[in-house]
Amino acid sequence: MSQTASNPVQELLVAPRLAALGNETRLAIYRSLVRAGQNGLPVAGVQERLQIPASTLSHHLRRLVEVGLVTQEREGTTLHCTADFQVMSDTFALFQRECCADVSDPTQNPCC
Amino acid sequence: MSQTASNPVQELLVAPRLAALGNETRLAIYRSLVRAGQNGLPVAGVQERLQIPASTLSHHLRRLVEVGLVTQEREGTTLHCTADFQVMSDTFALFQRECCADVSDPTQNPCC
DNA sequence: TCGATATTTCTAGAATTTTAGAACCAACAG
DNA sequence: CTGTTGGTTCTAAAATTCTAGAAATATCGA
Repeated sequence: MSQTASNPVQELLVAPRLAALGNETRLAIYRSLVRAGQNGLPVAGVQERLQIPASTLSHHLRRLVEVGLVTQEREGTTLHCTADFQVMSDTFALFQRECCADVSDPTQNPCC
Repeated sequence: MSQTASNPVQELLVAPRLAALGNETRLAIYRSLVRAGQNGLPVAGVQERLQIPASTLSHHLRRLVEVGLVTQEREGTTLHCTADFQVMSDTFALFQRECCADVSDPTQNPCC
């Protein structure tokens, strides 16, 4: 069940989520999962595409899962990874929401 | 002049920008600027709000400026900082664009 | 049970980041 | 020119992150 963007738990996760995607390797991992869509990819599929050592990949995947950007589901021996795109959209929406929040004169904020 | 989101220069900056906002302190700085709207804030204004030592603040601001998330303009002795909200929107748009890009069967990508 | 495949955990070195005091510089008012 | 205000650069210590080999674990087929 996905929480709403105004949920304090989500607020708490904004920086960790951005940090998770702020690493080139993890960004590449996340992107390959985003590109793969709802079906996602098994860990081995990501490894094949990106040629990352298994332990490094596992480490990065864990961070993505920890912050909720990726979900994993075991199917027998293979672990299926899927990017939760909604989570990222919600995170971005937090910024949108508070744009110009401190501007008293509404004629002074043409951006939002 | 802002570049389009498909510009390779922008692509190159995605991870650094997300990383820049992935730090709690920098995220707080950026947010206070976003809230301040087009007018932005002088460095001292940010410091007053967030109570960060000047050298630490200066260091973080530089990183935000380096990746294009914040612009600075000197007005006499004070340095005015403004969040470039468009840059962040463009960065986020890059994700949106490539969602499900690798999915061949269009019935398999209900997310985009 | 044995072996193969898929993935994680342990470990540790290298690199980077974060933090902030202290010294420094630049612009301006007097 | 002198002092003050606004900000940066220098420096360095502490913390964190990144990377990947090696060993370990788990599932399944034969």
